[in-house]
Amino acid sequence: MTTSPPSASDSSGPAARSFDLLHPVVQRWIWRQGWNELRDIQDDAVPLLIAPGPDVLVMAATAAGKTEAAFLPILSAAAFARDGAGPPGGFEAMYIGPLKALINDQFRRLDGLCEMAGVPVVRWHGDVDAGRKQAARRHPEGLLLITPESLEALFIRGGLDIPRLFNGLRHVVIDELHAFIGTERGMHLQSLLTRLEAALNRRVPRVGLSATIGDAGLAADCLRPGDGAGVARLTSTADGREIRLQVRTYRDATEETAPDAEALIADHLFKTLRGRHNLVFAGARQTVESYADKLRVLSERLGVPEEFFPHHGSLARGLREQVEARLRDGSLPTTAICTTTLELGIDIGDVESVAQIGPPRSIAGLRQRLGRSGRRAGKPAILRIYTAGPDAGEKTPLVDRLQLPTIQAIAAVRLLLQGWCEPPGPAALHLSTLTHQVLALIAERGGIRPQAAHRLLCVEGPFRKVAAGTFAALLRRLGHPSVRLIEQAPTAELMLGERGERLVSHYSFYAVFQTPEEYRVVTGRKTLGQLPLDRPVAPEMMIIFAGRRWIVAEVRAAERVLEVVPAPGGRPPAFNGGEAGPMHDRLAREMFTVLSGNDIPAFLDAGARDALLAGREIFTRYDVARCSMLPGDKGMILLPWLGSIRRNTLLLALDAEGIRGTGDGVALDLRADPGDVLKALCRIADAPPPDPLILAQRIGNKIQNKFDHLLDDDLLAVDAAAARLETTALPGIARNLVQALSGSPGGGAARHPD
DNA sequence: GACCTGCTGCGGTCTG
Repeated sequence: MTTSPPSASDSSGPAARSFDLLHPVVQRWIWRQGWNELRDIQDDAVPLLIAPGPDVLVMAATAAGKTEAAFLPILSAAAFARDGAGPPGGFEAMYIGPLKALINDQFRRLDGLCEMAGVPVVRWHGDVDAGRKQAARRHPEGLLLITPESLEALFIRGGLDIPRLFNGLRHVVIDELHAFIGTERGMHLQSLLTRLEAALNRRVPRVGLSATIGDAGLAADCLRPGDGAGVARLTSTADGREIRLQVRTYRDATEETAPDAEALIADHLFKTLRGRHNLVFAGARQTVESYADKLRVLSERLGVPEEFFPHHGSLARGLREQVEARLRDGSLPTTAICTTTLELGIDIGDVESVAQIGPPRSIAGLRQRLGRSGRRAGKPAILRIYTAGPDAGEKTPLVDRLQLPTIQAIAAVRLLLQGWCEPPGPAALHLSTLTHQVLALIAERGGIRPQAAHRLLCVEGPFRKVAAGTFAALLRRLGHPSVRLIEQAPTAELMLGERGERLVSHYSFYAVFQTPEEYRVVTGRKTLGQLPLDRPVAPEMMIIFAGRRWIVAEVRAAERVLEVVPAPGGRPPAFNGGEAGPMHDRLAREMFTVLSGNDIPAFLDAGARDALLAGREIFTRYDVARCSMLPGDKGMILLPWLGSIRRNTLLLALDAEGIRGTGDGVALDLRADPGDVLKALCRIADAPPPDPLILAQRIGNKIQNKFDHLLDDDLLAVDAAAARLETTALPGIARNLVQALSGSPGGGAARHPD
């Protein structure tokens, strides 16, 4: 902010002053757009970004002008530099985006402005041809738009060239920052930024562009690990949209001939969404295909043009782009049925409403999805959540009669309305990504001493939860004769071994995530997309893919090709999709609150209201609030109302006590006599919290991330214990359950058993 | 415990 007070004659508000700070060519560009004034976040961002200053977090809904908030001042500064002594050597600003498609969108958006400002703009990702990249490397200048993986490639292929390329860098802009929070890729990005600043030997101001999330502190910490408090936060106040929400529950019919819940939901989607632009989030690819098929059949039956199309990561790029283009173009009514592919900010224009199939597990994801609709001024954001409710008859298992899918949807909406959002797993070490960064750092520098690597990655960089001893064990492992990726020179410097060189020099190394092997699905000469190799397929089988039915004609295993021909009709295979992934404790607790309350939310349809009342009836009749259990088929259902991490920790602790069972959502299905469960819980309650490293031995599938296979059992156990277990609360949780199960006096009031 | 994201340098073939 300016230090001199405005003069007495200056009657203009702050908006005019921000505008005045911009370079005249940028001002001219703004006039040409026909803008009367800057948006609030743009206005706030200009004085902070017109010269290198603090880190800045810009939080606003999609289409609120975040990109311009960052680039109007940043490109003004670049234009001013050209008025003076000329641009400094190297790129002046770097934009990092998570998707190639997003980089292409932003390139189109910024191209005109950059051209007017006389600032070159360079796209750099895997689809950009090598010639352009080489030219940019020879004469680095202006604005660089790049992916994290391509930036890693720059470091590994020419680490010593980094200071020359980024000598004049004034800002780093990170788009869709919220998508990086708490993920392997987010750790990678943070590590790259640390390495960049280390190579330049100075701090470079960071600008984070993020969707509105409940806790801005999370995004700030992600932008500048260790100093989130020092990040200037700009939040758009112009986001007062009307929100219309509904939870709708459909019941599977009891008679064989009647339609099932999925058919009823498809009917409602067809009737409600037809003729407009909508997104339907269906959770799993197979569910997407199943609904796309049902809606296509409904269109054909009525003899109307198709307007419902599938969109997911296994579909060929061309098919996906056709759907995106239809949505963006806007002239033909279009509904995309998708997984998470259309959650991020690829430009798809205005969407009238959003539907969610099945109860959401992630509130952050739900908020992101809701933000896709109602972006035009004066239009509400519309979200419908569809759940299937089992029959409430006496033959249905008790736990199903609690109507947990509907309860979960209601709880999720309540948390959404409260503005809550999941924080990242606080304890995870991310050893796979740390392994990647150790190898990448050695490649970048040619060699580095262990202490320097530790300081850069685990003290200054993002791997701060990794103890010095664990880091040393990781290095020993990478140098072990059976692994031999790194070796140590007599000067103590770490170097890449021959195998390490080979691993790092292959292009598949740059990303910190891996993709499973897949079949290519082909019909005639057209590629429809990919299917995972582990999916059982055989000739004559029927599959649904790209919204249509096919018969597998040939499986060419050696070529990884699946040849299919159109199927005339018949009954498609049944899918059981639904949203998976971790559930936070808070959502599980909110489900308890919903069941033990009396109020009927206004956002329920008749089916959801019936399901809520039916669930509460069982909840009350069996006194679940007090005793935390229901009788099960083969033993008992334990309801501790915990999120995935604590629930799984309890399950493993019970397993260690000889009680076998499985977890299903918030419920533990235990194959044991209630008396034995009580005894086991007593032992857990009376003992100190178990050693997470010992409990982690019971986790079967510890290899999950790209470089986990390089680690030994001990390191895998340390990693799994940190990320997937939480043992400190275990005795207390067990104690409450013991009290509940043994029917303690005075425990009749409904309260969460925490 | 589902889904999504990313990629270099070089040699071969085709087109104008």
